[in-house]
Amino acid sequence: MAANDQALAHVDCGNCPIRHRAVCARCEGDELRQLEEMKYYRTYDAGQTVVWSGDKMDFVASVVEGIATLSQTMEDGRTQMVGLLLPSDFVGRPGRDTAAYDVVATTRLTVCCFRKKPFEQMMQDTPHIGQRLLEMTLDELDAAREWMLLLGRKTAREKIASLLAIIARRDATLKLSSVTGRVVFDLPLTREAMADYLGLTLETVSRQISALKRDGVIQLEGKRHITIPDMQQLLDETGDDTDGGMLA
Amino acid sequence: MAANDQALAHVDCGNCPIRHRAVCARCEGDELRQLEEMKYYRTYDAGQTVVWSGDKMDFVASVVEGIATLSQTMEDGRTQMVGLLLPSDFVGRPGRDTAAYDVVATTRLTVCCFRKKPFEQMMQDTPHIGQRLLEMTLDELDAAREWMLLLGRKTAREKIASLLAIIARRDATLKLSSVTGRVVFDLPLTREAMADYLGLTLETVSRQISALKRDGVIQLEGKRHITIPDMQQLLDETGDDTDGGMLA
DNA sequence: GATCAGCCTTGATCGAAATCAATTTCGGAC
DNA sequence: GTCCGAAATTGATTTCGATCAAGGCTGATC
Repeated sequence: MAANDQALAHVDCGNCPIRHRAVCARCEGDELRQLEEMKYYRTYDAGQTVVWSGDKMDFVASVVEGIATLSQTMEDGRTQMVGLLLPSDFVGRPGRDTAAYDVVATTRLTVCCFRKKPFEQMMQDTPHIGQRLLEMTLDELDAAREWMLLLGRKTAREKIASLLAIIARRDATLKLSSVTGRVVFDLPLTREAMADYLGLTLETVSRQISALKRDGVIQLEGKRHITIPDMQQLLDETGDDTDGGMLA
Repeated sequence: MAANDQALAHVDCGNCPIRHRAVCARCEGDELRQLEEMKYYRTYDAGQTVVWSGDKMDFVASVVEGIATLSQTMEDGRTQMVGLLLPSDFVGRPGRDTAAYDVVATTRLTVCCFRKKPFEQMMQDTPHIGQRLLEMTLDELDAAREWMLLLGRKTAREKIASLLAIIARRDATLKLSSVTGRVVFDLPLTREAMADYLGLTLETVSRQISALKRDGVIQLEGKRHITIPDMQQLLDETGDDTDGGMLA
């Protein structure tokens, strides 16, 4: 847990940007006050490791701002990302005291930590935390299964298109814009991180992005700024059922 | 839900073989009686589909006996297994009314179904169901992430070795035997199902099994009966950290 | 005990992505 | 503006697993 853990000024839960989506979403009044008492903020710079797999972890947390990755590494260095943590996502597992994965900040990252013991106690005593966490975990499981289909059966081109579609969709949700027609966003991941997400090498990622650009499916400014002229055209490249078949 | 749903004679929860591991594990007395009232059994033959992705599903269920698979299929027929359901595993998602995946019985299968509405009501009113379901879902998420590493980064040989190790481990748990030294079991999956699990073709599965046999890592009698003379040797082939690094 | 069908194995060939190897581009620091 | 280094691109080649294509078991059915 070596970390650049400069505690932030106390932020009131009432003004919290993830108040309505995070694990605390259903808590009100007294429950919220209880949470305030066990919480503290931490900030990490882009590239910093939040925890290493196997480390003792005496807190659980919500991502408040920024992006982090969950990943697993084999002895010989092969790495697979197994989770992409966005604002409101939950880190850690109640009832387990060592981290099961490496957690790395991809951008500057702010997390709202809860001391583990009181958090677990509260899960026993009040229903709202556990209920919300169950919902979130079921959603993550669905996402993981979608991801398994991608890893096991999609081509490199379909994988890239799928990842771009996922990021575009998330970005649109944050900006409350629609996900049809023209969509513009910045990639929050390096080519290497994309490769670790998709089970590819970074060279293949680069080649496929170039190919999608050549074919007019996407436009690139610099290495990170992406314009999708026609979202439907991108979706057609993902290999997914394009009409409603997707999970909500 | 076209199914061969011959209701079984009522089975008392007290004698249920999965009583202590399923979603009902923490329920006692009154809660158990409530569950008894909303439950009914169903049986499926090997090969039968329990539900199709997209079907309306008015129940959730626990696997009592037998094995089922969860899988996703793309329009062009590529399929990826995303879950392997063993006795005590849970099927369906409270709060969702259509199935997200195809569920197929691999062996003869008995499930204990709960009508969805009363089950959801009970999750609201009592904590034990939700708490247990959260635990189980977190375990499934961990398994899914392990599986993602396998799909994204392991070689065909490592994939096969990993699957055999998983099945051997599960089998040993059921038989309460140890998972060291000599291990013997029957494969519950066809080569094709193994391929869908591992993101391979059935030919590759067959070839890698032959190779492991040739190399003395496994012995085969018929197509399904497997002997692992030395479990450690098999584990060395999985690519995983062999010492303690694994999840519990 | 012959026949058949489903499952599995094995061989030959192909092709997509990995690997190895230079460059090139971009973004930030000065 | 210029310089530097990390990140990205692109090219050449290799490799692993997919695909195409025969056959071979095995156990159920008549």
